[in-house]
Amino acid sequence: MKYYITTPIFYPNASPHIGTAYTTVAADTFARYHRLKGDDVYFLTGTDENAQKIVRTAESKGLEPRVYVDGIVERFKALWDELDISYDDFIRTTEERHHLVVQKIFTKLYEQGDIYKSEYEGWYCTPCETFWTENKLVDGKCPNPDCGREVELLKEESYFFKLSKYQDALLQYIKHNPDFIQPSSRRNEMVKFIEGGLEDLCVSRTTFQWGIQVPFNPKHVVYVWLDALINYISALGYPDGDLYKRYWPAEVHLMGKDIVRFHAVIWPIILMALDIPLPKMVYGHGWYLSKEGGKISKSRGNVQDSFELIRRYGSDAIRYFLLRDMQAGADGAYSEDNLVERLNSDLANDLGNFVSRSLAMIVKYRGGVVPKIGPLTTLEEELVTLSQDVIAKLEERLEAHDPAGALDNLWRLVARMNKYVDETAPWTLAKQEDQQARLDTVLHTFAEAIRILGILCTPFMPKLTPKMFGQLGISEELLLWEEAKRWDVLGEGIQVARGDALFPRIDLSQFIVEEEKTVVSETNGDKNTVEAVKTVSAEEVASENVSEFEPLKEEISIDDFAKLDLRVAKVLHAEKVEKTDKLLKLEIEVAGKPRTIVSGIAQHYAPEDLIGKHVVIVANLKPAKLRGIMSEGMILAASHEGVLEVLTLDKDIPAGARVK
RNA sequence: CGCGGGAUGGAGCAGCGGUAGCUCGUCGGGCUCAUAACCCGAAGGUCGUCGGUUCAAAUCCGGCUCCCGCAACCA
Repeated sequence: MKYYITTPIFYPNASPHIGTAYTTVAADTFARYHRLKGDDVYFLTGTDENAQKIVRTAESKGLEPRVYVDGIVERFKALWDELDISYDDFIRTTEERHHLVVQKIFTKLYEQGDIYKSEYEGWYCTPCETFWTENKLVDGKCPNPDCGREVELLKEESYFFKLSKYQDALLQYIKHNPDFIQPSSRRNEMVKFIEGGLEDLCVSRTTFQWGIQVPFNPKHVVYVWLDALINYISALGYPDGDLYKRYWPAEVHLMGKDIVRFHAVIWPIILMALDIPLPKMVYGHGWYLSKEGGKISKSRGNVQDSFELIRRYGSDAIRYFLLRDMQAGADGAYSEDNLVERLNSDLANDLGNFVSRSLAMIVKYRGGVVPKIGPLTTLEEELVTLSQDVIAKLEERLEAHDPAGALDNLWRLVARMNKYVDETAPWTLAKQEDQQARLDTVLHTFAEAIRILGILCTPFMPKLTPKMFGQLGISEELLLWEEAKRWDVLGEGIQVARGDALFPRIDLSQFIVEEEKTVVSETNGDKNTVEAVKTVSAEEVASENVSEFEPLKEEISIDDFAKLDLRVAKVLHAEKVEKTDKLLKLEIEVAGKPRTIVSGIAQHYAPEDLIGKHVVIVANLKPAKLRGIMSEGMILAASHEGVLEVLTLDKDIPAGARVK
């Protein structure tokens, strides 16, 4: 069986965080599982680099886009290495092999009439990255109610892809292939979306050059989704490549729920238009969200940087947590307390301690040599039965892309083994002359269990298995999925080599102390692999720390500043704007005249708190419509890390006074 | 009425028509091989609320309340 699995190509405009790591770790787990089963696996990941935002971000850092992107890509690859991601290929959409395929497909779609050129005078709103038709503009400005900014008239021609033409075919396909979009809740969402009607997709731009040229019209650059999605086949060498013939269609495209729409609508339509098979499944998992209300403070040891988390807990532990704690399809709440609890309980206490106590007894009672097995009792037979059930369910959960369910199941066996230790009480057997054969059987069973657990853990925690096999003293040649289904693999005479604890218990309170030390000795630089990786991107790290505050803007002259008319204003009345979360409508008085200002501070101030206050406003800002209300000015406020405070005056300066 | 998801013992979750379950935490006990780990037992839930369908409802249907995500939204 062949098995082709992909992650999305990630947007390299920031460092990978815990959420992007989840997708990739999950995909890796499925890939490893299938390899262990002997399937012909191909696992693709990569980066999506042809975006206008990349250029902007690079420019803001004073870098060539290419140089900037190369740096970020290195950081992604470094993280994937740290997390033992066993991808077979890493595609970058800036690579020639990708460009050529996209161009070929673009041309083909154009020639067959699925892509057409449309000319119009487009009004482009740069912040919204959206074109508007003239009749949609409000007062000549961006009709986006929360934007309302000036738009530029671009006499631009664009190519469009006829999504609408394939709408019904896609709906039919989804109905006849219920597994195509998973989980089913996402499918329902997509069906409703498609039924709402698809608009043709703009697939080219002339407003920037970074990207893939439209081959028959070099003014145009292929725009976002048509470019990005094709990576799944360009990486295989579509249309003639051996890999393409061998692996397409993909068994599964794995991704976060936010981009399911594109994979479940645009991508299948592209494939339909090309008359090539659709992927068998598009699976959208949930997201890790920071725990609501839970303060993330460094003194509590909360660290979000992925590299830092790996340094602290180890990549296997992080993988385990990610995979175990997010329920299939749903969102998970991330907190470091959850993480530590999970690691201590499952990995240290249950699994690690089982291995530790088992090997300790083999050492203590049999000089470290696994004894030969004797007659079995119902206890051992129960283990066999249970393990068969566990493995069957484990396979089922993995096939269903549910790592949390899979691990939940696997831990039934771990728990059962700890119970078995208690039931058999080898320490008692050891004292009884006539129980030595029984003790041999029990100790041998421990060894088999360690071997089996080692195999079953491999897809989830690849570093763990070699350690377990090493401590048990067996070769990794035995590392095959099918071997986990037998309890009679080990012979006698295997010399165990008890080592360090597989997962030491973690005392979260220690990190507070440790962190203070780290801060002090920062400049000395510890020697460890993660640290080395960080050096590669030291610049990135540095700039990120700084960017907690926005970068300073370019210098202006006093004349520029003089254009601003800042005034003291008195708040006469305030009320929430209906049906919005963030907007307050304020009636204020400036120099004896009332005016209305709409301000996005409703989440920080109750209306009554503001009444009577003297605040500072930009008095000569061009009025703009917000949610249908004309706002005549802007209230000054400072904000940082979610806290916002309006500038108020504490002495009695009258409304209308100039601020400078 | 923009779209979608959710409300289950102290916490986090599973169950999705037929004695309410898991992990953590709490309390009591056991064991001493082990990473102060492990094993057993107990307390703790009228499964958000109101109504309906059914012999039977966390589980299906409808109303309501509250949360969350997307969208919207910081002049």
